Amino acid sequence: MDELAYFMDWDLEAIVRGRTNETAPSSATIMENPYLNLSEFCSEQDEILWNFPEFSETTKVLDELEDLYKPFYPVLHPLSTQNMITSNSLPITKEPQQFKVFKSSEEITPHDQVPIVSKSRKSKKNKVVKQVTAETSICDSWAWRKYGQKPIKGSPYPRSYYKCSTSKGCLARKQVERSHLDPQVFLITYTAEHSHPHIAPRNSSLAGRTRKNNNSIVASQNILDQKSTCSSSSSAVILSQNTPLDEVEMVTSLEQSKGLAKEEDFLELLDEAELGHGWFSNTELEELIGDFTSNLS
DNA sequence: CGCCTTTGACCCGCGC
DNA sequence: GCGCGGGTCAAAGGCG
Repeated sequence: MDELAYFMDWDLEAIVRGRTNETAPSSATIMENPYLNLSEFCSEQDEILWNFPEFSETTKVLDELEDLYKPFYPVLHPLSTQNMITSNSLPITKEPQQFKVFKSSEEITPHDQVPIVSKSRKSKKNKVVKQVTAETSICDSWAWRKYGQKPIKGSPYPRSYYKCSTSKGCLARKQVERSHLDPQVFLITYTAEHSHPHIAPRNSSLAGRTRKNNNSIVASQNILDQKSTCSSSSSAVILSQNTPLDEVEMVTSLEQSKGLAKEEDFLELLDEAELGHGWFSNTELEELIGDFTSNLS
């Protein structure tokens, strides 16, 4: 069975690429055939809307994941759509609403917990682990190039390895694997940091890029341009699949803590994220969310 | 032509 | 020392 699933050519790459279209697969579709090649869904279109599921839908999934990853989680909030931990993590004292962000500045090693960092040679790099649902996707506004894929023991799904392709010397890495407990959940591990500034896609030329990177960039650009895409009329958060994960977390938090945020307000935050940083640190993210929510109240 | 994915081989750390 | 598992390399082929 495990072998069967692995040989079904399941394609994480499509998810990482983050291509979307208006006929993106629903949760039900994915569940009906969790091993299908997702690249078939993510065709070459620039449409960037995905309808996020109700957050409550992930509760069961995360409960199961909690069992699996309990040794690694100082705290796991079952209602969060994404949970993020970092190596040597420590829970922050002020929790930003519905998701957990852990700082990496201090080490915590409870007697009954295993630190996420192993003793392997690669473990010295900082790691950031996130779990996301298929709908929220695992893409970000960086350009990644897949350089490997390995079957993982105990999991029917392979793990894919990605490098930052923006800069040749950039050591940033990204690993993506699918949870064997629930195919809708993806575990993403970021390793090392980008050695170059994030290039905002807004005005960047697409020349020289392949179709795959083009889509990533175009979609990211659309995040900033399609202000109307941030629906405020439903409980589901609508974002680009290419929205950086930190932005997704930000919106998730805002949605859950303040109801539906004014779209122009958090679009400003998206602009900041895209142009000012490209990648929020946990602290920055926390501060932004705090500032924004306090402004709303 | 340049960049991508795929995939087998290789390297390295760890446990026995 | 050996085998296993995870991570990386690099050649081959595909695509626009």
